[in-house]
Amino acid sequence: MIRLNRTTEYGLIALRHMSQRRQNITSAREVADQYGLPFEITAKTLQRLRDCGLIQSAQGAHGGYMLKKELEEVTLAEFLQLMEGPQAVVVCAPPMGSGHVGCECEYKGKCEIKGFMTDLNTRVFRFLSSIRLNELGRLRTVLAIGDEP
Amino acid sequence: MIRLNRTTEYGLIALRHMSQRRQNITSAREVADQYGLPFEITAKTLQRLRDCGLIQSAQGAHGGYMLKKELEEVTLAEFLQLMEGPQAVVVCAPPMGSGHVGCECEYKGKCEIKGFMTDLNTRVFRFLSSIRLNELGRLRTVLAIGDEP
DNA sequence: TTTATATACGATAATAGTTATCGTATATAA
DNA sequence: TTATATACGATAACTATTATCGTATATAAA
Repeated sequence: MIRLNRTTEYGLIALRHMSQRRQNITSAREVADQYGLPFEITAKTLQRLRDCGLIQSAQGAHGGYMLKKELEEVTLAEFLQLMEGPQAVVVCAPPMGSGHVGCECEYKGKCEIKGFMTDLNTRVFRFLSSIRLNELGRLRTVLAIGDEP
Repeated sequence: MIRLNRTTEYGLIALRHMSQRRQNITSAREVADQYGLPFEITAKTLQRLRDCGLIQSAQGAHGGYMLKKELEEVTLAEFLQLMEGPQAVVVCAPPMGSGHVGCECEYKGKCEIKGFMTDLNTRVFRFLSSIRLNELGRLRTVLAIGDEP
């Protein structure tokens, strides 16, 4: 159930990499080499990040990618939706954050489960919205209520 | 990323159905008919729930399934792991709740992202552990801290 | 102008995972 | 004996993800 896809995961790695070398431009080759990722997929991932407006690209010989948005402006929920499209925990609930409250329930009759499904969806969305990308690499210091000391 | 699989979703529906008619035995046919689910898959789902120890079965003409565990004893995290196997948010983190703290990181060199990945994994696991199956259908009344009134 | 390096991107192949179907066996109440 | 129900392996169908390939375009530097 709970699993980032490869592109999302590589995207996180790339974003963090870039956040640590502000000013400097990064290339797909550099990211791929540094973390041992397949070049082709890393390149696609960076293009995807660019399409999402998270980074900007420069073509040509000394081209590459640079961060465009502050990572603290982006929540994990937003990031996932950008990278993987609208997310819904269950078939019978509308995608997280879509604003739809109505249930597109395909189940017959009065499916009392839908209240649970919709709320679960909402809770997951809020949870993911509570995490910002700038927490990458320093999350231990900002663990939320409920974590042991 | 965040999506229950069909069996898990049907399993939740079936469990809730059964929790509402304690004492009474339920059949795969009954659940399938009531919610408009395909019979074959509903049957497999109930067998799966039985394998997980959540319900018990009785074969024969007046056979069927009955709840075995109190739903409030089961967290969503446990349920997901029973139904879908060990869960990990990312490739480079050990499955949630596995007790492993070490990172099975496949990425080259010092992948500083792994701290984030492992913590994200932990946070997701704790989030899912905070929800119990008995909240099915009455979740609105128990929404956690952070939700609007 | 040429060369090397880099992104851009569509097409598609390969793989994996999920979901659905089928056939047959077994148990039991009536 | 019959009707009803679970048990379950095998596998087909479908979907989504992941990987690969080929070609185009942009640009700095020689």
